[in-house]
Amino acid sequence: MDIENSVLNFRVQKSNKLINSKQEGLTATQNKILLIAANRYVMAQNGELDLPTDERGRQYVPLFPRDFFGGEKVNGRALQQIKEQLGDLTGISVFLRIQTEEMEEERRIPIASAVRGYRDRKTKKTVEGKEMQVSLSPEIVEMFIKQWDKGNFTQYLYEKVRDFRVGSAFKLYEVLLQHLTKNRLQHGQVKFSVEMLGEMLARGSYRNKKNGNLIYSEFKRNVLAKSINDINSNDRCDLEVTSLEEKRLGRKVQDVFFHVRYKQGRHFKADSAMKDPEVGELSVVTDQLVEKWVRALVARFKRIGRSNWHQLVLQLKNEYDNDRIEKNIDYLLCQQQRIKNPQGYLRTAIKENYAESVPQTELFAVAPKATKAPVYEAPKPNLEKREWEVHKERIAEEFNQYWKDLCFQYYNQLGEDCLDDYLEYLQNEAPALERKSLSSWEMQTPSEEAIRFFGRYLIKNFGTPQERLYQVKGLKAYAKKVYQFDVDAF
DNA sequence: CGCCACTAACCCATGTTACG
DNA sequence: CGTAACATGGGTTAGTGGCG
Repeated sequence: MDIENSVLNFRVQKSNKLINSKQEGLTATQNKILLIAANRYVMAQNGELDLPTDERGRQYVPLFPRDFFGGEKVNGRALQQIKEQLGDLTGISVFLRIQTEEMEEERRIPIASAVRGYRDRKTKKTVEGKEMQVSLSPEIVEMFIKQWDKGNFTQYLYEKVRDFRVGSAFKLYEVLLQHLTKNRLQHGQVKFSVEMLGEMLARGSYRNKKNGNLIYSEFKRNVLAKSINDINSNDRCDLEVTSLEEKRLGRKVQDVFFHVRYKQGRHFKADSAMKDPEVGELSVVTDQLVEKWVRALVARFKRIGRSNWHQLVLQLKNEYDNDRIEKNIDYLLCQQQRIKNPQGYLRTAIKENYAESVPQTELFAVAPKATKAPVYEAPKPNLEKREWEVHKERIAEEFNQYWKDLCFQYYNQLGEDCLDDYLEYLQNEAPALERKSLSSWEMQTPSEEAIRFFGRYLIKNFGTPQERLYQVKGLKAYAKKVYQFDVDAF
């Protein structure tokens, strides 16, 4: 059977409802779906494929992402033919009817849907022993096509996601998989900013019309909760979201942490590597003290930049003794110039043992001065709000660096105690910034007690996202003091 | 084929709460 | 104490399968 020779007769059923003005003909995606459905049906007629049947014995053509994995190409001529035949019959309920020369009767084939069971109308519960209805909207299929075209589609098996009911579950599963391999923070923990997540899953919906902000509560209720429920309740899906953690900035939910694990007998790569020395280059970390030492070093590395320091430390630990590593880390941290590749630098530094030639007392002597005057050229006084807007981000960045330098300075003065505080903070996952303490901060030289307090405090809060600093009054005070920006007066 | 009941996705109004 | 953000109930629209 040849699809190009009009053997198939497509017809679209119009609903009895009025055609909505939004419907402007079938999209390319819908045509693609039709074509693929037709192709699969032809294959079934040729005996190359078994079509599933519903409870009443009717055959149907299920369309799922696998249809696109298979690489069935869209024939342009056939596509055009379908378009012409469909015309403007873009009814609300679209069914595919296929009439072949061999067939006397028409068959109704739901598009992109499959019947797996039903819900009892009266009780509104799933009938025991039968699965729920499943559908796949064109929009979802379109997403898969786009991902596929980009070539960055995660190569998970169709079998794992075929029973998802909610469209956003596909997306969430996809982004979770992608970020598990790329941007994982800890084992099984994936972090997104709410804004980013909203863009990925809701595409500009659930927005406050006044300010365009994502309405998180609705987003959570309609998208996140349903998607997570979908992912968790489907046995075929091997991933499980064990908890959803909200990180707030004030009242606003700024970031979302997904705690994720595989359901049965599977581990993330890092987990298996930690348990099995033969996997990868990592060694086994069994001793709690060693683990703490590693975490402490990783915590110190965070001031250099984001990278996979944990892995580096584990590797270095195998090759060199702790003292040598620590001294060279100190040496690295005390470098004035900006090091482009801190990891590479550190490797070489430890290998060549740069720190050996430097006396211990001088290791911290070259530490950057926290109160060093900003390099940034100060604008003139009596500035307008517009100029503040222009310079705000840069000043915030500089301000952020200022805090980091302070942290560093206090760390040098206070030593390991601060680090313990910081580690404790990391472990307890302290909530949002304590605004009161920061807002009461003034640009004054603190007393020794204050230094001690602030050292702990700063280090405790070290590593918080930069966005938070935009919110605190410390930035305003800093801007006012250094650049004569009286932000409050604007 | 027409009607019904249901659902996903989205949207709106109102109430609640924490922050500044 | 005003406001912004969250929480919640409920409605709309397009799309879905069941049924006769």
